[in-house]
Amino acid sequence: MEPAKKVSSAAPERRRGSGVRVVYDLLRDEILDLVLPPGSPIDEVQLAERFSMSRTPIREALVRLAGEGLIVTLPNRSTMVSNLDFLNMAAFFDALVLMYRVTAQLAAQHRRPEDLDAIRDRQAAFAAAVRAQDALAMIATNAAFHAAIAEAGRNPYFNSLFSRLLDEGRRFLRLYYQSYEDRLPQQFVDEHEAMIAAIAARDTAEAERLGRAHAEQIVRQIQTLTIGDERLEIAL
Amino acid sequence: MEPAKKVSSAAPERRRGSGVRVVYDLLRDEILDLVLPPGSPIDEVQLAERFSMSRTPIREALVRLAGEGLIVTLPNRSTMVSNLDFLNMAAFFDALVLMYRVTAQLAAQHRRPEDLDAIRDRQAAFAAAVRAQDALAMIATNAAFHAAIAEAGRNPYFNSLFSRLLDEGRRFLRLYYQSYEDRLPQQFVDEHEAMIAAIAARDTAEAERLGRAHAEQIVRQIQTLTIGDERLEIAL
DNA sequence: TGCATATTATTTGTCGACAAGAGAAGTGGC
DNA sequence: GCCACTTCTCTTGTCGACAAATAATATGCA
Repeated sequence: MEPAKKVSSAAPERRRGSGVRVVYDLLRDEILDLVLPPGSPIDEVQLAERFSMSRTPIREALVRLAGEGLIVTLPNRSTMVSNLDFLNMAAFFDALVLMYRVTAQLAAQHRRPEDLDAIRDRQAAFAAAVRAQDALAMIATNAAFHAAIAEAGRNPYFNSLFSRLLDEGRRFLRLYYQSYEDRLPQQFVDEHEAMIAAIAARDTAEAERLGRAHAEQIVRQIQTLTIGDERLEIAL
Repeated sequence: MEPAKKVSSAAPERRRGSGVRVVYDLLRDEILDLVLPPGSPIDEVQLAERFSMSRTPIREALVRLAGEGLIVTLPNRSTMVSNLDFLNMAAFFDALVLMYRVTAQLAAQHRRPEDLDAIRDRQAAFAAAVRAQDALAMIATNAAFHAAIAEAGRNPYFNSLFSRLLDEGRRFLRLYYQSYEDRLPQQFVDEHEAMIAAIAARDTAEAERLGRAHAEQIVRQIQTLTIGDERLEIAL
């Protein structure tokens, strides 16, 4: 209950620069969780009335999302959620594996005690999601876990690329999450523990090796899923 | 001379969606060439009257520049050109060297004939700048040369990170460009030629090795320059 | 019926104006 | 003279409205 703050006309009820962030965060989550699947049209006026604000802050959020490649804008015509292209999958995997390796190694090199706490927190959240068999939570917490490792590496350049790759990965995994009820999640938990141990021990070589193995594990999983999907379609 | 197009009130004289790109490109160049040095204030209204347009397209360009980290905005207060931090220099070098290596290797792997043409064009421009002893042109054409190699590698994720790093590098080099009258530029030309040969021969290992050597060369150069600068200050 | 052209509809891009925040400057009390 | 408070100023954030561009639709003609 606010202490009688300015009972003026129509309660602003939101601080000045906050609108953009709200729209950005929510839209980003909806895109990454495929609530807004690739190709979904983004209508500015619709969003404006949904968030009860003008088109200006909406547009700013959209510009930022476009800068990260999450949406694409056809000039003068329309805006929509970008498709994840299966053509350049190899490039995506190359970048993902390399960033797993590099960030794990740098984390082992530069970690501080508080980094380990943050990493272990994320790992606990991931383990909880696995126990609960909550696939969406698994995907999100797994990405958060690896982002925390990257943070411990303290290289903002790698971090921003890695974040982008993990985002894209969230969309891929969300697309095929049905198979997440198999034995792999528990294996991921164990591999995560091994990575934490190597980072805690400052064993850079081992951390890099584990990062690579974990990444290639994930790549194989996604490839299996996509191939499985294609086989299903061919079987028709 | 336009063929009598719409002699209405105040000739628009610029196409609809073009304003943002003009502002973005020009501002970006001015930042990278240190015409706008780090810390320079960015005033929206001033830019608006400079480009004869409203603040809206200006703001959109600024949002995109902020997304790339070239400017920073203090909420509700001011916007200015971001400082290049000498604290995280090690992280910058790590990322730069790795991207040199990766893009050179990928270029050797995926290059097509037209890529080689583009790379050789950029190399010719760089060599011309060296002959002319035009330091600013050297810096820009060198970055363009390596961007072309990255393009040939066909990995958009690496390319975007590498572009960002090369931009940042342009600012660093521009800061210390006085020493560019020594023997290094010609050595760079030769090293570039060797890289082109390896990429043309599809020798991935050699391309990666040369990319690494070239990158470490540049890192050493920048480190020498910065140390030299610091030593000068200490000598006082 | 089929095609070229004109019209409409819808969405984006741009504009000018206003209001909110945050610092700077000014003011009063001790 | 110094500190707390108020006022002012300046920049940014937000708004509603209008204009341009494009796709969809309608119209006319063969």
